[in-house]
Amino acid sequence: MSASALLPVPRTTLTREVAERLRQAILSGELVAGQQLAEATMASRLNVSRVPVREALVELEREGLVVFNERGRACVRAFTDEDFAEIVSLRTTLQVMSAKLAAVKHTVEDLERLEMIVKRADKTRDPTEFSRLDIAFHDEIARIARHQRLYQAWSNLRAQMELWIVRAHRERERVKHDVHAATARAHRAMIEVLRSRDPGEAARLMEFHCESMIKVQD
Amino acid sequence: MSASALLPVPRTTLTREVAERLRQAILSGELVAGQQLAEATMASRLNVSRVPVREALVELEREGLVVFNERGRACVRAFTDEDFAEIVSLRTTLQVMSAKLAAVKHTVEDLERLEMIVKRADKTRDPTEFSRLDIAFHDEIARIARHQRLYQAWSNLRAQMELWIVRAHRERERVKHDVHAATARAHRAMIEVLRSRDPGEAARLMEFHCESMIKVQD
DNA sequence: CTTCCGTATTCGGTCTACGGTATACTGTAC
DNA sequence: GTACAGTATACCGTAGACCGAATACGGAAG
Repeated sequence: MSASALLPVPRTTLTREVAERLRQAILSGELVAGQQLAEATMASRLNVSRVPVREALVELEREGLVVFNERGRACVRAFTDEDFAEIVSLRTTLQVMSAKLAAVKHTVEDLERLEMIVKRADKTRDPTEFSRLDIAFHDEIARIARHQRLYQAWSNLRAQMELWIVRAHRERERVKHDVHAATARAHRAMIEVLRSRDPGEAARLMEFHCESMIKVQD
Repeated sequence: MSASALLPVPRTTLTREVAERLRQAILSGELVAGQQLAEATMASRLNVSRVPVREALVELEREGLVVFNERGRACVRAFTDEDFAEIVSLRTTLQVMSAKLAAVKHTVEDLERLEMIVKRADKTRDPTEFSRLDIAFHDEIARIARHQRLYQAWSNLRAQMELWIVRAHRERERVKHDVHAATARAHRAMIEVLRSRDPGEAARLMEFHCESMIKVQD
């Protein structure tokens, strides 16, 4: 207890805090699609002024969870099937590029982190936790690529990916075990391909993996 | 004249207006790399309050023209060679994906717009104008792909692309004619490939075109 | 009963003000 | 002369209020 008393004070801003809460509220379904997010209402509910709420909404718009209508009012984005098709197709492109770069740039520590994620995914029985680790695996690949702008583009998609995966899990509870096993296999194979430092093969495998996720949706 | 009198009144916000002015100032070099952009200073110079300036700076950060340091102060981004390598490599990936989609989804009007851009590029002798039309061509391809998230990812790169092209032109004035001719040829070829609706060939040509731009830089 | 007009409410865009923090400069002491 | 401390300044984060615009609701007139 006393050891952690003198750690650096976590410095954050109200804007980030509000964004995080709204993000969680949207991902958890507490805020439903189409719901209006009036600045003043959110501000009073969160006990902050309108400015942090306003800035958080802009951030969430960038992440694709919120849309502003023509008169500047924010509402929770309603996703169509076309939206999810866009999300997974762009995800595939960005992850293929990430895999190519990661195959060349990865270090031993990077692979260890990936294996840690896969191991944790093996242990869990909670589908939400598994989804989170699935995202974390691909996030780590994007990070290993060490390409700031690529990572930013991926970051802007990540929250929407989470929403897609959550929805996918809800829609087909019964097949989730097969999907989990297949995902785990693909991730292990990915690590091995990265270890061999073959960008072409890494790209092929990543594309196959991402595409196979689309087929599951049907 | 009278025909345009009853067009919709252009509605904008101070935030957009400030963002546009700052963007132009950065692209034109009026604001130099590394320069601090103090909110209060910019606000008084532009005769607005700090809030629109602040929101505009956030927008420019998303576009990559501005960075916030650890204490939240904004300055004009200083680009390294690695930055430009990132920009062109991500550009290539996004444009290849765009070309694939555009090959399938384009309409006659889309191709007409592309040809219009190429024709205007032929006419101009102004290198800055040519660069702008070069960007406009690729912007149009990204638009034709009709993929919102892909277009947004490209949009976040566009301003940085402009900066790269401007710098490239300044650095090698003498070769610009060859580059212009090669670009014009590549763009015409691109239109023809799109017309044949062959996504694979469109992707190959786009990748070759984007990669060849990198070689020019050396 | 329907339609139109006016008013009231709501909401976003903007401005001003205040508090906290970091940095820089200056003065004093060693 | 140098180093440290204290003060001043500048800027960010945040709050609260004002204003204009849009919409919704109600009343009156046809």
